[in-house]
Amino acid sequence: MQLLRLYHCLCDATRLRLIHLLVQRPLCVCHFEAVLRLPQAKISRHLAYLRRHGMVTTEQRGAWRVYSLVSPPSPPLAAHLTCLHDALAEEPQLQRDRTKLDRLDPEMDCANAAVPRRKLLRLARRGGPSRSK
Amino acid sequence: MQLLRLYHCLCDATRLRLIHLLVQRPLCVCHFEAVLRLPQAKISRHLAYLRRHGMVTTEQRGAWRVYSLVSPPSPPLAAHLTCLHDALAEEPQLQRDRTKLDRLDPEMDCANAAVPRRKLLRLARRGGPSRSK
DNA sequence: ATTTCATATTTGCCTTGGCGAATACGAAAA
DNA sequence: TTTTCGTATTCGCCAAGGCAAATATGAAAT
Repeated sequence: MQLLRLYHCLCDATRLRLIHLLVQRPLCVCHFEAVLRLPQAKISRHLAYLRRHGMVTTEQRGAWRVYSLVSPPSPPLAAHLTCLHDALAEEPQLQRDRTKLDRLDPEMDCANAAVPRRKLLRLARRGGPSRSK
Repeated sequence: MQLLRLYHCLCDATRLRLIHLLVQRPLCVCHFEAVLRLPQAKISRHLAYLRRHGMVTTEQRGAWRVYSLVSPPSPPLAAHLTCLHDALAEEPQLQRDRTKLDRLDPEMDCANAAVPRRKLLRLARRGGPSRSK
C-alpha cells in the first residue's frame, strides 16, 4: 500500500520535524541543524530515509544540498500535510521549530539561487547555522 | 508527541485494515477473521497493539469481545480518519475489505446487544465467520 | 465436571530501523 | 595540490515489533 510508506515516514519525531519545516520552504542541512539542534549525521540519515521513500527531492547547490518536499505532492501526502498543519496547535515542539526557522538570518538562504555562493560562504565562515552549536 | 503514537498505529497494513473497518461499526475478532482472512493470533495481536496505544476500546459480550474506535476520537485522530477515507480510492485492498464487511450475514452481529447470545452461538456453530477459512 | 469455542498471550526467531562515533566524499577555497 | 567545509555513509550495537506455532484463559454449553 502506498499509504504505508507515508505513515512510516511520519512515525518518527525527527522526520516529522523535518517535514514540518520543509512545508515552509526548501532547506539545506545546515538549516535543520540550526533549528533542531541535532547531530548532523542524524539529520542526514533521516533526510536520506525520506528521499528513499519518495517524500523529498534534493538539488545540489554548490557545496550545499537543498531538500524540498516532492512536488506536486501526491493527493494523500497533500491531505496529510493539512492534518499536520492542523495538529500544530497540539505540538509545541513543532511550533517552536517553526518560530526558530523564521528567525534564522534570511541572508543565509542556501536554497535561494539568487544568493551568490560567494556570499553564503562568507556568512558560513563567520559562524553559520551549522556552527552555532 | 501525541501524533507519533497515531502514526505508529497507522503504519502497519493489518492495523490500517482493522481501523478502516472499525470506522464502519464496532466489530469482534470473528468479523475481522472473516473479512481479512488472516490468522486469528495476528489479528488479536494488532488489536492489542491498538488498545495499548489508546486507539480502540473493548467490551465483553459473552464469549465475544467487541472492539470500537475510541469515542470521541481525539481531534488529530478524527482528522486522519478523514484522510483515510479520502485515500480509499487509491487503496483497492481497503475497498474490498469494506465490501466484504457489508456482505457479512447481518444476523451475525456480535456487537449488537439486541441479538441474544443464544442465536449468535447457533449461527457460529453452523459455520460462522471464524470457521469459513 | 468437562468440553467447546472465542480470544489472548507466550515463545523463539528475524528484520527494520534507531543511535553515536568515526570516516568518506566532493566541491570550492587557498 | 592541499585544505576546508557541508554533507553522506559506514560500523557496531541495541530495542521495537513483525511472524508462526503453540499454549493459556475464561465464559458458556453440555
